[in-house]
Amino acid sequence: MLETIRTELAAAIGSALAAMGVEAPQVALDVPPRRQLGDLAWSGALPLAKALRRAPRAIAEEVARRVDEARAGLAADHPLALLEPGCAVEGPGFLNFRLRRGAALARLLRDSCKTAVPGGGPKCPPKVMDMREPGFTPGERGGPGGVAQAGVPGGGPKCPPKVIVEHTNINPNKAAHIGHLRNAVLGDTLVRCLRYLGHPVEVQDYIDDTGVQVADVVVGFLFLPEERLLAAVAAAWPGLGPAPSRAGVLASFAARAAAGTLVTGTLGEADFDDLCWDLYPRVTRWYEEDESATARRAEVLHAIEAGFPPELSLDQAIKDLTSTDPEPRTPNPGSIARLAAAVAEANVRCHLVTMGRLGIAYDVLPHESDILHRGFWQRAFELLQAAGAIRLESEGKNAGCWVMSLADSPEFAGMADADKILLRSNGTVTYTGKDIAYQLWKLGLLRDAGGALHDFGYRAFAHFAQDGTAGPVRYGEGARILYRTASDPAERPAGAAFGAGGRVYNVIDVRQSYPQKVVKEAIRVLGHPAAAENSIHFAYEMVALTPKAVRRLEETHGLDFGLTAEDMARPFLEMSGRRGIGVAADALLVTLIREAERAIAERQGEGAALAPEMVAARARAIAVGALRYQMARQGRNRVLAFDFDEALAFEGDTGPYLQYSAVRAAKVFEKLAAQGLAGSTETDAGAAAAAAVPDDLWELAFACARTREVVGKALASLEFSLLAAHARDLAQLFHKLYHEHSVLHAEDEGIRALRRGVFRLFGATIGEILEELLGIPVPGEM
RNA sequence: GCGCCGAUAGCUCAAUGGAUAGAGCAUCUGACUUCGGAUCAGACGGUUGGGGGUUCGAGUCCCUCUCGGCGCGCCA
Repeated sequence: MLETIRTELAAAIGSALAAMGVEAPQVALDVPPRRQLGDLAWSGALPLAKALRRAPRAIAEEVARRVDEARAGLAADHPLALLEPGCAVEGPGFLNFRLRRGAALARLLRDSCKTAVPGGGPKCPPKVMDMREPGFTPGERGGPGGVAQAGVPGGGPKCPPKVIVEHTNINPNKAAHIGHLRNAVLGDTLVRCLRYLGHPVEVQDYIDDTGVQVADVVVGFLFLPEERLLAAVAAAWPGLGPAPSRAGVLASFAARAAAGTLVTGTLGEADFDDLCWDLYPRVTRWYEEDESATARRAEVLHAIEAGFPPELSLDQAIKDLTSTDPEPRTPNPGSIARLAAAVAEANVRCHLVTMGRLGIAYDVLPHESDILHRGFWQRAFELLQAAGAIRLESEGKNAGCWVMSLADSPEFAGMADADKILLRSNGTVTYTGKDIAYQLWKLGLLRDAGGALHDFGYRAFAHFAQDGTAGPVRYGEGARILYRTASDPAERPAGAAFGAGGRVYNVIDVRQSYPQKVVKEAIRVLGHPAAAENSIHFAYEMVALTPKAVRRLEETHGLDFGLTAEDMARPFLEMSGRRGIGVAADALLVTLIREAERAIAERQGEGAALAPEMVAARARAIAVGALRYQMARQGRNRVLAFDFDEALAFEGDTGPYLQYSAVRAAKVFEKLAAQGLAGSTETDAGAAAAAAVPDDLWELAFACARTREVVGKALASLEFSLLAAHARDLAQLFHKLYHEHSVLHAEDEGIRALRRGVFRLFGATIGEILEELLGIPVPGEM
């Protein structure tokens, strides 16, 4: 509603300015800082003063007069009829407008009740896009094979092109930590905001299953001195028998995989990814101590890159790897690759469960191994060669490598060495090379010589279900399917169509800005400048640990990270999976849930004890709320120095504060209903239409109306701190009103209906912001 | 060395070039036998790192300096 009024008002001011001789006027409407000044403001008279050679106030006054005249002839149901007649020129030349509060509140109530379907549901037809959101550049879509979503036959309502969001992207070699949590929460919030504004969104989680990181863990299973392997495995896999051995560990791996218990998904118990979390730093330590160890690393890496025959079962592979008949021998590379695939898959499943607990789901898991085996790089290499974007170095330090020259691009000006190696002298592809191929596919630009899309095959990876929009995602049940890529393009289940987005967001740590720029540049030099612009690196700063948090980790886990006094004097310390320094995501969630349970118990008093599953459900919602809000509220380009006390806070500017406001609002309506005073949207809207709405109630109602505007701004700037602050503002205004004005004990029916109407609007709005946009579940009680 | 980011209240952080720079925490003082105190009211707290500049208007843009962080691999 507010957006329509802004658009219309801007148009009216624009034509007034045109009549006053301003060429192509650009009109932007603000919201004044204090509500007493008005609801919408135009500050454009100030910069026009010089050009028009008139005092800004005089300009504002003439605009006001002309806009008034234009509005006089409008129909009663025109959006501008929701503005008070006349407007005020204030300060140095601000033009302030006010809404007709009662009528506007009535409209807001009717609108919110129309759109607010609890649990979301498909938003179709798409909502109108926000005006300030950066527009899509059409790019080179519409060619043969086009973009799946592009065609609405017969020019019906135009459907915006598909947006691809890639996030999470955890190396599948150990448990997720809080840095990955920041990535996933930001990415998921982005997805939610895009969907809220009506964009079709595809969520991808890229799986780097062929890199050294996975190789390192496989080295741990196969070659790390046995007693070290057993020490790492002991906590997660007790009961390996009286004489545990490497063969026993691998046999257990095979048995668990066969039984489907390799990944248990039980929160609070060590899962497979936790085992790897422990194993990985032991391997890196071994590398430092023993030179022969790194040869094992190279051996495993090569085996992984070479892949394995599809008919090789994990069981067979492990039998081969543990065979001592007739004597221990060099393992078959295919068997190593098969084991590596199983290790990566188990870790991926653990990560999915972890993110699922936060209500984060995905559509497809592109695998790096499939990028290699499906020949994505080969095709991208041909395209780069044809475009003259790369060259083979014959001398110098890069001799024998295929490099992309960046010297001609202003983006890379001033660099000592502006060349980026894509293909190494040993013939293997760098990560950036693979990323270029992947990015081309995401943009629908990876095409075979005939023009057909060069695509993956796909197969179902998991089934899942989610309650509402913010509930936990549960795998192994439900009707929704998560796909993974496959290297055989003939594998193509119905409904599995991915890639070829009109815009692509890559949610990646700011430290990868340089390679991301290279990828973008590659898209550009391949002749797709518009697509390059639609390939967006969503950069965010890293999560680090305060020295205090590091100390606490050492104490609670009985570890010694060997940090120097100098390290501990720094403002924050980087996490390091290789050294085992970090806070695992699940461990944090467990701690949060425990703290939430304690807080619930504290507030319970002496009354009847709650059923444990009730407490668990509430505690989970509170833990997720606290965690997600903490990640969302901070600006993205500021280092998040993790501190336990801060993370475990449930009062003040926190997720639970917001949840509490929603719970409170719902409680009011429960109490009203019990006394037959609940009313309805329609009765409240009717009462509001004729009423004089006092300042405090209006402040909250108006803030609710700004939600769509805030989502647009958050999306345009990729700053979800704006959305978090908006939610907090609403909750704050509500809590204040709650204290000052009782609905149940209102002085008379008119006042009650008015307050109830504003509370109703708040309840619908905050519920939508929390669950649909921020992914924060609202518990029934707290 | 070059590049990117940050520096705002004691602490952690907000603030599309716009009107009186806001929250929370911490400290202190209060809150109805009332819809739940994970709340609310109040107090205290600021030369927005320093210096120049642009502008009707600068925390925000430009230049410069200081401090801190991160990038600049045939790692991923």
